[in-house]
Amino acid sequence: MEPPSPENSSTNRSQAIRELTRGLEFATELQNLLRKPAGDLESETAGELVTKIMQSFVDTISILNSGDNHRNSHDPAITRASGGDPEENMIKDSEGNMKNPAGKDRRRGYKRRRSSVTWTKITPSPFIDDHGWRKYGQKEILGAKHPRSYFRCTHRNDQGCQATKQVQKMEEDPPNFLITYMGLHTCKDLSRTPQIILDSTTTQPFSLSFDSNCIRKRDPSISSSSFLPIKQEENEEIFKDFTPYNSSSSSSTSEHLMPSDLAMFESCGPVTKLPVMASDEGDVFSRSPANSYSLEMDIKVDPSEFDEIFYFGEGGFF
DNA sequence: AGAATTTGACCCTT
DNA sequence: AAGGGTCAAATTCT
Repeated sequence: MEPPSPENSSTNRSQAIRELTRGLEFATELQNLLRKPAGDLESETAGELVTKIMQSFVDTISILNSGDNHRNSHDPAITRASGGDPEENMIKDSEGNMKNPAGKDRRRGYKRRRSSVTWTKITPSPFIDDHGWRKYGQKEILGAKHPRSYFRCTHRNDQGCQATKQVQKMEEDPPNFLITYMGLHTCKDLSRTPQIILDSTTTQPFSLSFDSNCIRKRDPSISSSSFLPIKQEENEEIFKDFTPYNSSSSSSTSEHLMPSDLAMFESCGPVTKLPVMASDEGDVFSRSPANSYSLEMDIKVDPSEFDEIFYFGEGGFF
């Protein structure tokens, strides 16, 4: 056996991700085929199996990518700001002065993740989805009229969930928001009331979404509920132009609240394309546009009730 | 008091 | 170097 060189390891990993992604696509196609005989219990069982397969793929991809992040953490070039002599963590400004604000050791372990999976959607109601989010930043974006808000999963600390999302207000009237989800939820929100969607057969016997979150959500051991309390931090802040602390005096958000069944689609909408996988190599999933073809699904959603648009891929909107 | 948000600085990517 | 994403202290809310 050859000792795996870093390059080989990286290549193998890329290939693994590529193959897994293909497998996910195939499983998805199969799932679509299995859906055709509606009401067939056997096919539903098979469908559940396919869902599990897909979940397995998604998890593996996620693991591979997170593993890469972990590996990066050992890269001296990346971790130069962590550990070691505190003096080394200081940065010299243009005048050669040490910068280390208030003597505080910030940016320990700073790393910008290249999320493994990203997808975007446009929605007038950017609140409610199947996870709790905590805002961790806001930034003015060049050319954008409104600041962009950054959210991460509330289970980042306790479960290490790396999912994040960005919310960018695009239009004022009518209000439209571009939401970019990045990374897969690895958390299991136990605080959520487990609910079984008894009437799911009337619409979707099983998940058709390529959204990994949705796939996970179909796991009955976790929860398929979208009825969790809407985090105030998010829903109100969106409609307050990202100023949640002033929200208590207003009731304007309530008129935008969606019914919980639509909330399902808020987090698990009519996905029409595979999420574009990205890696830190950047080219892993860009091999061929034909491979990211749309695997259309016959989502039974009344268009009049659903006015959100999903885009998959990175930075493909602007 | 604990949790969530704000905000400016830091640092990565292009 | 600019723009954008993340960190973390300070601030605010519950």
